[in-house]
Amino acid sequence: MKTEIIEILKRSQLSATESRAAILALFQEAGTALTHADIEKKTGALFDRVTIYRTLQTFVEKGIIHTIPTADNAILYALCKDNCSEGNHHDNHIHFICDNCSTTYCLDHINIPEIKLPKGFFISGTDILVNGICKNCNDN
Amino acid sequence: MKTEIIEILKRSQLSATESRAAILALFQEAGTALTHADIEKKTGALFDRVTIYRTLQTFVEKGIIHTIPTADNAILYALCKDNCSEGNHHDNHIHFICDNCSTTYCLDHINIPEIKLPKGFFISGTDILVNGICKNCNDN
DNA sequence: AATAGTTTGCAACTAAGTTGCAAATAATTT
DNA sequence: AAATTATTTGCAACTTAGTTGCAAACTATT
Ligand SMILES: [Zn+2]
Ligand SMILES: [Zn+2]
Ligand SMILES: [Zn+2]
Ligand SMILES: [Zn+2]
Repeated sequence: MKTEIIEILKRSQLSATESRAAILALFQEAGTALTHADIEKKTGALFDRVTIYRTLQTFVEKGIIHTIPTADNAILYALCKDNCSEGNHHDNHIHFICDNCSTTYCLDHINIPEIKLPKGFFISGTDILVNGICKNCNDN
Repeated sequence: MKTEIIEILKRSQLSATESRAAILALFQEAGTALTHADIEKKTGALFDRVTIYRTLQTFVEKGIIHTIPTADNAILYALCKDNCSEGNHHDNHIHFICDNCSTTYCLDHINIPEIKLPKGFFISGTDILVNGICKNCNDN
């Protein structure tokens, strides 16, 4: 278990267990968003699927990862890069999903455009999902 | 069965059946987005849930309704107002979900802002989900 | 009215997600 | 470092969501 990962877990008042460390490491290595199924595949029979569900839930609560809504209705999870904390997410960024390889990126450094609503509507948050071809798929 | 509804079904080369007419009428009355569960509740025991699944799927294919991705992962469906056709949707509009009443609106007349992506990424479509308080909930 | 084509409901199934609880593991105290 | 306490895990059982095959019912066509 890497010290860096133990640090992150401790900072969120979570005990450093094998499963949490392994799943957190997976996110760091991937650098992109993952589904529950992705994680189940990559960890093989190491952990029970219930443990994966509970770990993801805990990570979302603690502000370690955030969820991404998708058109095909599979929940995606990605590392929070801003300093999110317990019950206080501020991952206000655009998400990009590649039509070709399905990889999902958090575009942290792109500005969210301002959106004007009709009279009577008040805005509290915005989720922007962009589809297209990613950097990687374009290179080939 | 209203003639207007039969018209819409015929135009999409669908036979005018009780269930299709009733479900289409529901969408017209609601004016907002509905989930599979909403429809199941509103139609009571009139139709089998399998029929509802199949009807929604058919309507999406034929360009009568479109799906809306949501943060909490429930698939929402809403009437297409643009002239969508079989396999060719162009419902390029913002979706608004009320934090208070959960009603979901298609904001057809609001412009989609242009989004600039990092080098190497190419855009093919955009889904914008806005959360906040709706017109209706503000009036009270 | 008869026929051909399509849609529906049922039953059975697969997949996704949740819950309770005892055993195992991690953190804290002595 | 061992014992105690608190937290987490895995299993089994369950609920909910969605799919598939097929015979019966319905719609459209002749
Ligand atoms: Zn790609
Ligand atoms: Zn993100
Ligand atoms: Zn409202
Ligand atoms: Zn819409």
